[in-house]
Amino acid sequence: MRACDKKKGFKEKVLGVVSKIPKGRTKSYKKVALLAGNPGAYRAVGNILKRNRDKKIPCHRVIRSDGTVGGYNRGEKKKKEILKKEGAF
DNA sequence: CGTATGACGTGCA
DNA sequence: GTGCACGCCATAC
Repeated sequence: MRACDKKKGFKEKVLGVVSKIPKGRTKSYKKVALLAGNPGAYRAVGNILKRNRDKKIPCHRVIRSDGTVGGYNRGEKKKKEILKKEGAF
């Protein structure tokens, strides 16, 4: 069944997963990649988010497994502030 | 098509 | 505890 294909494209999958992140909750790139179906593509996750940085995608809720905010198009500081504001921190 | 990049993750000094 | 280097995958140009 190609129609039922889950191969929506890793990119779309990642964006979908990230957009599903509840408010006040953060997820690690690895977790996102895992939910996206490619636990070893966490590297591409960051790339996709950066190349897509969709306004409907709370990419600021995606942080590293170390607990560091990682990076953000608007500035890591801003990202951290948003997380703090949402209570994720 | 092939190359270069990247917002990671882990290990080691 | 901190910093550096390598490895991994997918995307974009």
